[in-house]
Amino acid sequence: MIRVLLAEDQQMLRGALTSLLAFEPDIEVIAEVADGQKAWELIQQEPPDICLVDIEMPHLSGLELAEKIKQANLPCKVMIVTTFARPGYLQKAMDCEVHGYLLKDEPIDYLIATIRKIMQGEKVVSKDLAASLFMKEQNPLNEREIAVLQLVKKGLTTNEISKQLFLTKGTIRNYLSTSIQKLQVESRQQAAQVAGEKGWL
Amino acid sequence: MIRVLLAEDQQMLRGALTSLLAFEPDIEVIAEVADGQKAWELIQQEPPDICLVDIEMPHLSGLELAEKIKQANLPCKVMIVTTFARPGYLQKAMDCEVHGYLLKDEPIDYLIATIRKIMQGEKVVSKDLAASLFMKEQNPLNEREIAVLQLVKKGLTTNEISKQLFLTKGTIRNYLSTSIQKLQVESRQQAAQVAGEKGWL
DNA sequence: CAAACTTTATGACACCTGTCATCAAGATTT
DNA sequence: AAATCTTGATGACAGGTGTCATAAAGTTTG
Repeated sequence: MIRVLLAEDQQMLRGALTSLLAFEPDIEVIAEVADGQKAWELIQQEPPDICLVDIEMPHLSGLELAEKIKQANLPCKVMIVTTFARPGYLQKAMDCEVHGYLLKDEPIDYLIATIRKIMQGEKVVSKDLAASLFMKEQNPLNEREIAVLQLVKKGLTTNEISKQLFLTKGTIRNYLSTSIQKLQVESRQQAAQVAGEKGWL
Repeated sequence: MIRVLLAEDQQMLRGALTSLLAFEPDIEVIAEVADGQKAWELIQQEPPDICLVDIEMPHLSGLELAEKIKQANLPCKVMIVTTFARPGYLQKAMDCEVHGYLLKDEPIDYLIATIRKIMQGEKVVSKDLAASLFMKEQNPLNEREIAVLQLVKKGLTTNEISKQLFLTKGTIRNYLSTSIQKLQVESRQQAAQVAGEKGWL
């Protein structure tokens, strides 16, 4: 019997999955929760065989949860189930050594099949995404540019950034200028956004 | 027998709902589609009793679809099923005279119960949202400000906007200035965003 | 060692942005 | 008719933004 914990914040999908998984003779949903924090508490008490986790959840994201599970070295597989095909997410998931990464755009049968495959030791990634693991563009930004863009993403102004990094206003603007050109966008906001989506921050 | 058409772009949820609705003896899913355009074509050919439609879908949004159905005066109820509690969406849905507006954060049983209620002529809105229909703030923007913000949302610059509206650069900036103050935000982008979310554009 | 590169800083330039005070023409109210 | 309101325009100001050329200091490479 495969014991599953389901962490997904959207009640309708969560309920539906639970109902449908219940029909599988070899699968048992031992818990379903709506946020990462709750999931983490349950997993520590009594680890399931596999956790299906959404990424965007309140309190603790699916990726953070995966990270914790990895660090605590719990005997529990992790499978990400998300809407988002962002390379950044996929990258982070790989860093956390998750066992599967599935898009919500796959049919349920595939989800179920994937659960079984993972329990047999395989690693599974949604087809469309598999390619992007190889084709991953490498980060054109240098350390300083990354640091600056991280602060831009938080909404800081040129001045605030310059204070935080102990650099001059002008220097910050130079880094932003080069970042903008490297990423082929038109403003610092856009730069921060695309760099974020690609997992470069 | 209640004949249902399901328009939802996320395959996993769509499949799950179809499977679960199939268990209800008085409900039949006659078609399931992944985008609004496809839904519209099918509905014209042979209208179902009720359409469950997501809002954010490719090609034709759920709200646009509702609009078309209303204008064509088809004998077909419309029920919005969405993640988003944005007052703007709800407002537009009401303008399209949809018969139900449900959040994906409701359980499936409620969804099913709602389908039956709607078929009996009731109108249903998710509990959390019902209040916001009464408490709706009124739009503080005037016509011109709205026109300008709509163009900002599309990403146009001050200059482009001024040409489109046959006004001066300066005038545009004045309208933006007042909009920004009325909405208590700090930039044209933010102004366009919050106005959009509230359904004022 | 000298040449070449990297990192950081500076100042100048053109342009955009939000605010404000003011103005003028037209419409509405008193 | 006079006072007031509305709509749009204008110019000025402070500040932000992106670009560029240039420079000093330190590091790496040939």
